[in-house]
Amino acid sequence: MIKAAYHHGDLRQALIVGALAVVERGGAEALSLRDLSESLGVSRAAPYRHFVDRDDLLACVAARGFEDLNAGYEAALDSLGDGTARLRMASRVYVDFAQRRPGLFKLMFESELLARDRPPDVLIAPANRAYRLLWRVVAGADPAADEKTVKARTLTMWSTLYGFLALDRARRFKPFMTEPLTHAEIVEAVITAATAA
Amino acid sequence: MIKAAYHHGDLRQALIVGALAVVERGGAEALSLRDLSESLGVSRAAPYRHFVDRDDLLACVAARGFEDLNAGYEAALDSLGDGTARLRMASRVYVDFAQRRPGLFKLMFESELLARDRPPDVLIAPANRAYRLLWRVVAGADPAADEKTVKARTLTMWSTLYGFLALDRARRFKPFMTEPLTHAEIVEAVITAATAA
DNA sequence: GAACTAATGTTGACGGCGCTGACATTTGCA
DNA sequence: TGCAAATGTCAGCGCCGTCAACATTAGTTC
Repeated sequence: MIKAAYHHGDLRQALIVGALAVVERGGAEALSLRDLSESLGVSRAAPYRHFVDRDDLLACVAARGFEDLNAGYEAALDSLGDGTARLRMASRVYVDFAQRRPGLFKLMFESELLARDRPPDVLIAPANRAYRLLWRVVAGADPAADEKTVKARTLTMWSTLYGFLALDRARRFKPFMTEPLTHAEIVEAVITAATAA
Repeated sequence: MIKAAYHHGDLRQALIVGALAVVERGGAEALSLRDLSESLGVSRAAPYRHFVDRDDLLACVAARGFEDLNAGYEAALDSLGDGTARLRMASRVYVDFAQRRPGLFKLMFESELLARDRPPDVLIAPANRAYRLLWRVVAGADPAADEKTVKARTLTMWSTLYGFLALDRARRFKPFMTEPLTHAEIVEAVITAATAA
């Protein structure tokens, strides 16, 4: 005798997974708690038993995103080749992540969540870990560089990659995407420019 | 005998100016048509006599932003010094604009308005003009460069500057802003990296 | 196994939002 | 003067996040 369970089972995880799927494509604005609840067969107030508010759920989604990105960085750090090759590989990890999961990328790097005086607890550790991994990749490409140089290089490299990805996603390069420059060529040129010492 | 005028006088302009003031600081999300209408002493439905919807008003605001930015680019192009100096000056114009009017900058370069198949009419001309002016500044810094090179340089320079500004505004550089690197030093380093051939 | 408590889900409601259709007032032209 | 177009108001729709009050279930303890 099958009947609809009053309790969901693991609503908290289901909410994160569902929200992740929505956010990955459409970004944070695409997430409606009411729609999500309905799609999980649960009432609209149910999420508030597991998250204090919408931002709390979004923070958990962003944390997942950072964890995935960090796994990619770690793979790049463990890869064969010299430091420069690992730097290029880490760049590709970042670019691929942004292009495969644009909405999640936007949530992680454009939202106000991490800009607050006191960022959400769940987000602090994975976000800081991402910073440190990136730092380590850059430092590994030139072991002789001092701290100041590594900082500056990390900053400009990250800025170049991120700026390209964000502007590209917002289709601001439309006027530049004509011949004789293909999109793939542009991606390569940007990675090269970003990873140049 | 003074009485409240039924007609506002120039509601369209007042709406653009008011929206601009809100957006400059808080970005597009901060704009509430209802609040704006009330602050202008007009009913909630009045804006719809002048704009088809909220995005239409935002497009007009963004167009103003591009016009102001373009005026800055033109000043840089007309300035004394060689092409490289003008390139640095244009970079500073961009950086200053982003830092003085962060919400407007965000609307212009992060919103979906220009990513549509058919962007709003009011936005097309000023946005394209901004691209062309930037292009001209980059080309002027190295008259010998061919089209492909100028394109690639424009792209990477813009990416680096924009990426830095966006990440900085979202406070993603907090871990890097400690000693021995001050914020002003970082801005200079980024402009130098961006304008390097 | 009964009883109690904490965890989890539901319902109804509130205020805010963008937007619309029906109606009111004013302006400007014929 | 009269009439149409421009411009404003009002009531209301459906969407949203959120909350208080209540219902149901799970887990623990005697």
